Amino acid sequence: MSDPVLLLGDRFQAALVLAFGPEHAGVDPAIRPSNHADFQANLALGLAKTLKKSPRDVAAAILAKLDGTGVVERTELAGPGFINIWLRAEFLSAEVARVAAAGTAGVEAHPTPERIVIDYSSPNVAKEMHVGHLRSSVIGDALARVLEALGHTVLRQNHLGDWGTPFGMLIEHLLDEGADADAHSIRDLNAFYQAARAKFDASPEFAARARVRVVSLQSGDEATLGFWRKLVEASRTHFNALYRLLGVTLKDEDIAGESLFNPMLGEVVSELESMGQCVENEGAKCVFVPGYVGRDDKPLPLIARKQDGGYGYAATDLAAIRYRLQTLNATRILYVVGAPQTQHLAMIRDAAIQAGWLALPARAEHVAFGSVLGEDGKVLRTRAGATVRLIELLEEGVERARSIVAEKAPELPIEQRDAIARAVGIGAIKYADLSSDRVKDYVFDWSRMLAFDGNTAPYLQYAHARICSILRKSNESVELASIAISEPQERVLALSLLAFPRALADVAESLSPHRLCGYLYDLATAFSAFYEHCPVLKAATPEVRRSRLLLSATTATVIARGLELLGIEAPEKM
RNA sequence: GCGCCGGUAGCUCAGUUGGAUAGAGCGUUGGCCUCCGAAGCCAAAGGUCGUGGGUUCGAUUCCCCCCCGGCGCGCCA
Repeated sequence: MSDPVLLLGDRFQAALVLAFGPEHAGVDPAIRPSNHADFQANLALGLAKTLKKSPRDVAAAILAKLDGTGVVERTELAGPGFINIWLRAEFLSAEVARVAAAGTAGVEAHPTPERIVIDYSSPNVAKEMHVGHLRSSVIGDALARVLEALGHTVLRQNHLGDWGTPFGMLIEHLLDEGADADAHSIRDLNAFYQAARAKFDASPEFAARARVRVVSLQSGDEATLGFWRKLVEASRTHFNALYRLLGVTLKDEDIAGESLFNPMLGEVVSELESMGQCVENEGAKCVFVPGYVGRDDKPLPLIARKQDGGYGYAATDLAAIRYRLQTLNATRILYVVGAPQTQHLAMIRDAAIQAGWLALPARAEHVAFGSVLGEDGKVLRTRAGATVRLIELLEEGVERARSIVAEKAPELPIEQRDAIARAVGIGAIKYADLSSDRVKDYVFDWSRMLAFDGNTAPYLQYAHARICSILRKSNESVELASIAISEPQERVLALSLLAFPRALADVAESLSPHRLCGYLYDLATAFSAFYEHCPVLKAATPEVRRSRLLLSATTATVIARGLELLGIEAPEKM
């Protein structure tokens, strides 16, 4: 247990029970980092009323029973009833040394691991990925990495848009043109998609054929399926290249697109019908969930089966949630999907509860996120008004980073500069996306995300590279060194290092990667202050030098590990 | 009309789940390289936490009414 908050929590709970009886065993000791001390315990203020004593008396009684052996240097009763806590320097030293020796940055596996499905990225076949797919891919991947690091079993599900109406018009258009899908790069298919779309909107005759083609696709017509497979294959190559460049861990085996659920749709609908949960309404088969009304004040349905006999996304999503619960045995399902789909996903979740598929302790959560905006405050688009292609965005990021690296580190060989440019450029884009509260929109701004000041990837990468430089120069193995905390900057750094597991737990609970970003920024800032005030290589004694080297090495480990969990590289030079 | 999400320094954003004097970066002003990477550090100035109520020892945080902005609301996904 390297986290002082947990250890102090145990000690204070024990003291509380000794002071006021076992009925208080479950009370949150409310240990918080403090501006006035290392930590503060706020439990006395909340207990005062139920105990019918003044908060200060409660705090004093708890302090009288507190066993701080080996951990607490001193305590202080302050203000209306706050308990300020200072930790023993020896305790901090030993805990940091343990973190350093364990090589896991202090993170321990969760006592009750879960099977967590994460639905993320989900691009559309036969369309290029655009900036809209960035957030789902990057946020979902960070959550997958963090939850895995905490010991959970993560089942990545890339819910590809590889089925449905668009394929009718795409295949029909391909047949019209006599084109061979093999000959087209994905970029051509992108243009192809737009042409098909235009035709679909302009020609009722074409639209009718497209709808018929959808039906033959859904009914398994071999010729139709042949074209479909070519489209899927070409798209998958494109997606994989982007995932590799972007550093997203999705693999082919994580693909669980809409087509996977096609064979289940009829069965899902008839199961819902037999339970009386799906009823005929205006020619469609509908699931009604209480609490949802439309514009006209009438109950809002999920359309499980359309008037024309086809199935829409509601049917697919119902089949998917059932599959994830009953076949994948998920205990937790995370949908990393944009905020506009909040109502739809809530209806899917409630319908699954209503059908008895989803029951506690299993749960389904929408990890909603806002839009990427341009400088005009509107959804990011190119100057021509088109959606921004993700590949172009990433390449521009790498290019901008490349010129900065060429300026700052001209002495490095070109191959190494290229690798650094990728790490910095891609890292900056991902970090900008991850570091703000995901439910909010954010403005895409190159100069801010590539800055070396503030809460950015380059700042963290720089802090890491600078430590690596010190370690290279030290020419000394410090694995077994002991740590001595004497300067205030060393204490702040040690406390920050020990907070890493807490930061990860926080991300897992809030499903907000930006909490990890905030933590890493604090850590890097703490290291910078330490670096300025505490000479490492030129420390006064060999013992202090070794201690500070180990503190530095541990910081580098935690920063690199934290960035890795965000899906961002940490170069040793930059 | 109903619903969801936002509103914190000039700008861009945090705020550890109700705690003490609301914090960063940019920008502005002023300092720090004969010294481990200055892509860095230190400091100053800058706030009616959208408005008004409520809950209580205590509210940026929880509840309610408004104001402003974004998004969603039957066979697209």
